[in-house]
Amino acid sequence: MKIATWNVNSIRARADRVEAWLNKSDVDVLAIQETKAKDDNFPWEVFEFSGYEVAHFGLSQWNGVAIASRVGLEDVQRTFPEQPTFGKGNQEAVQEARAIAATCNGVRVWSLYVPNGRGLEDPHMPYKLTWLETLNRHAGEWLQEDPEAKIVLAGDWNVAPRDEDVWDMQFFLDNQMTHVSEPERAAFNAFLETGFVDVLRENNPGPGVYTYWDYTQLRFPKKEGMKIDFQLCSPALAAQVTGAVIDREERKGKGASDHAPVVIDIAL
DNA sequence: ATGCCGGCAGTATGCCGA
Repeated sequence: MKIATWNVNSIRARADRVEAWLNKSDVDVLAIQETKAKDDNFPWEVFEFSGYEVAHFGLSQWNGVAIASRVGLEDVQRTFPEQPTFGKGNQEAVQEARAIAATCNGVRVWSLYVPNGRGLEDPHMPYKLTWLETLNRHAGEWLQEDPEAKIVLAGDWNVAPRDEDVWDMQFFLDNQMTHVSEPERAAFNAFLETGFVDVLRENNPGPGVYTYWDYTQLRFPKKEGMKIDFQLCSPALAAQVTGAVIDREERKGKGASDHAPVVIDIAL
């Protein structure tokens, strides 16, 4: 069984590429982030024609997450319990479309789009940290309830957990950039302390192993990227994982997303 | 051994991304 996660940076702009990738990648489940669509302009036919069921959660042109599966799609859940809200200025705070779950062939799959943070002193940063802390608390409860649960927390984590996960740590420090700060890394590492396993790092260690490359500054051809997309697996699921790869071919060419798909193999 | 920012809303340009 293959499970993929991919921040597509607009499902409408990327519909042809997503369809082509589904048809060649042979994945059973695809967790998608940043669909940038509402249900009424989501390209359902892309998945139907390819033989996948799909569940989508999108509230506006921002965020948006989905799960496509050809091995069942049960108990779809939008948002996690107590998922923190965000509202800018006078706008009403809402639970954004950043988390959706479904059970696919016995695996509880979460497609997660962690808040960006925007800046070290931006109000979006405490939102990001609280969002991760709350998710981790509940994920820990899920493991307590069933230590044998097969759960994957897949998505765009917007955290580079180690210095080797960015092409030049000094550049990030000099520019006071997000994704590499201690609080962000602590919020990510807390999931590992809870018991989840970073199967991408285990199977695909760095340095120089990235999942995201900025569109600007020739970042991709210069191999200047970031490792920020992960699939964190519960212990029972991690024990069955036999591999994890980043499909950097998909980052090439005109019309690519700025993220590459991350695919894990499970002996199921 | 890849190519010099992209998508969306709404119709000019600001927001958002990381």
